[in-house]
Amino acid sequence: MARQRRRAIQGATIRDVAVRAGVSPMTVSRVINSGDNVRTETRKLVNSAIRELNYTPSPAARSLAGSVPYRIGLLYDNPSTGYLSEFLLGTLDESSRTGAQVLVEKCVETELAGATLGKLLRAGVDGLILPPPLCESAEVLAEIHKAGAAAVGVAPGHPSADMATIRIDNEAAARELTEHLLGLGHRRFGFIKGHPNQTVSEQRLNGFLAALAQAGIGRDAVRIEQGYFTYRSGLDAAEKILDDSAPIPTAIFAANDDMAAATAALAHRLGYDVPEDLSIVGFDDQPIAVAVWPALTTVHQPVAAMARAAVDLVMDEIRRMRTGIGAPRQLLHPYTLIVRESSGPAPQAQGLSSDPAPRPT
Amino acid sequence: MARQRRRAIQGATIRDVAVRAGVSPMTVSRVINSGDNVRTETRKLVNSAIRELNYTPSPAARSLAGSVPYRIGLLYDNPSTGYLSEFLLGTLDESSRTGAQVLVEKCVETELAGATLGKLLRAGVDGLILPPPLCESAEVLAEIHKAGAAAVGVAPGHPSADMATIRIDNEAAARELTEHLLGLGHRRFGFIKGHPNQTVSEQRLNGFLAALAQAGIGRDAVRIEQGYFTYRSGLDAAEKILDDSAPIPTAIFAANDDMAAATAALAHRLGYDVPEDLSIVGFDDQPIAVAVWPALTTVHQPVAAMARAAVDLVMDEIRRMRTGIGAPRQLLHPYTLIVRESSGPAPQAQGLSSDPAPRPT
DNA sequence: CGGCGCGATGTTTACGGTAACATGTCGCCA
DNA sequence: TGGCGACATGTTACCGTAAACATCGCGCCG
Repeated sequence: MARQRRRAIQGATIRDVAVRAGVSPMTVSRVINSGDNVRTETRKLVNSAIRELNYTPSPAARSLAGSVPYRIGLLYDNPSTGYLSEFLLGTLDESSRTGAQVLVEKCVETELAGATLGKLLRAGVDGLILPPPLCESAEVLAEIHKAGAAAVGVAPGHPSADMATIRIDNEAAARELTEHLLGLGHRRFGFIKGHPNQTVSEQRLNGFLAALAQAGIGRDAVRIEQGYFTYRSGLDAAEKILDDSAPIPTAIFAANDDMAAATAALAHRLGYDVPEDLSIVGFDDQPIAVAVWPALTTVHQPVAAMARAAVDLVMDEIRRMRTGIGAPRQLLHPYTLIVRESSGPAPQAQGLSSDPAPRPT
Repeated sequence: MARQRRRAIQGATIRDVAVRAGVSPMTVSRVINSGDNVRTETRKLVNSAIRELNYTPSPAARSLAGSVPYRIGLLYDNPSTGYLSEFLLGTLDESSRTGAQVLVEKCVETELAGATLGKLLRAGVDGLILPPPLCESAEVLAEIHKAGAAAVGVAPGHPSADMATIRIDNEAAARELTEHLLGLGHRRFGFIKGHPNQTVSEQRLNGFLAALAQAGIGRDAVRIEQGYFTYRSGLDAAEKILDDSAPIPTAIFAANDDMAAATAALAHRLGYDVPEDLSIVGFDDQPIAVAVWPALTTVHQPVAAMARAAVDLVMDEIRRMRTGIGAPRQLLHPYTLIVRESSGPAPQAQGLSSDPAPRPT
């Protein structure tokens, strides 16, 4: 009776699907999970039954039955809220799909990471997800290693022998973005570097420089300033680049969108038109990229997808740590070049000696 | 064998606790869930066993066994990323604790809410969480009602007869914040309103005006401008208030932190010192409140806690819809006045006729 | 003093899925 | 031609918890 009511309310179970397809529940399970050892014909049958009944596996049951009730920790420092919210969206999505239990902890200072980490480990987490910049903290990694926990680093600079990682190819992306600017005729550049505590900062710069080198453009046509990924630091760096007495660049590459947005704001204040007088490009494609005007040309980093992958990967890692076979997996996600309004053709055809853009007081 | 390994790795089960306490698993379950019909002595025994074994109920098993495998939808429009990320943190936390399955969907335009909603309902969600401003969309609410789904509105203006709500007392908070300014000697004010599509905008204004009225300050000492909760709109509104030829206010109350931050930025650009020449207060205590300088005096809204409560509440609602008894619960969360550096004593002791603050070109 | 009722606890079963093992069905080679 | 192995599928048991029902002990009342 009670059972009847339950069934009526919630969706189909694997058994319903099995009956519909005329097979056993186990076969359905196989179709869903791996597809190994199932005839194509049978698989089709099952798949259509799944569609007809609008069946979704229950994550709870799944995690209960699968011998591993995964408990995973998400340790974050203080990334931009734009990054964090997208990351959490992905995490929430995947964890509720898979039934993983996620414990989230913020550690305010990298120094305190050890303590927070201990707390998570004591709470019984089997694996950890480390978004940037924590994935590059040697201290944190050592602690995790000592505790024998599984770990997944998101967006570190390099693959790692000790943990699974999920990255994009920052260098290639920066190169491609720079080539986009070169294609628009730009020859004098500004570059705002990211925080030195993250390897990606360096990689983005390297990609940028590599593209310039390939185009035969020397370092003297480039003004490089230090930034720290924050809006504020972008403003400071942009000020140095634009207040220069030397001819100002026709394009500025900021190592993330926050700094690019700051650069655009400053440019406007100084009376430059973007992209008429000055092209500006960012990196990451965070919400701010379309919140400002003109919308930023940037590189899209699939943060939500990477978060989803991180959840799956950490579960893999936990399994791997238990069986002790195999090596940590290293995933490379695709990036996308997003061309919006903040980049345009270079002003006055590639003349290096012409006057700088007008500078109203 | 396999079982042995599992046990060794993961935490204690309810059975372990039962054995330790010398009772049956069911008694343990009772202690944890309600505590009804259990002798105090037995309860103590069980509780200490729980502590000793560091036992935590498995959310997966719990949601599987409890006849209700809750599937809940989180439908969001485009709140600020600061709000969203904090909200998601709370949601993730609670959903993984309780084992609820959360499906997140973004609906880009309020017009499209119907379609997105339909998608969630077809996916079998039993209840919905609606952060602002969706909780006030009549269209969305009608759709939900029609589908017979449970719903929880977060931060709507008023309690509702049709759905559970979680709010803070915006009017009282605004009043308290205004009284803080009055206490500092301010007598000429600016106010930047929030988006008219949200009732809270109105309530914050009302609280502000109520405090002024109580202090005997007339409307002529107040300059009110329309804003829309965005940084950009705050900038525009602040410009109108500060560019006035009339004596500028000594304090500006912005209906949220984004707009307050914009006001502070503009004030600096115009050469005012904050809070020396001008006090600025915001609302919500979002990340931006401490990212700017000076850090904003504001009202802290416990977003993460409200999100956690929303998850619990929607599960209650689902249960309630099924049993058909009781009325939707209306929760009121506490707010906190946070005094930081952006508010200070009014310049030149409450003289109304004195010269406006210096205005460099 | 016997039965009734209630509070405290135990037992059984189900939740939805998957691992491990069992079975069945071929094709291939000695 | 018989047996063996690989692949396809079914069966059984169990994951950790809570609902439903069963049981037990005890006090109270007629």
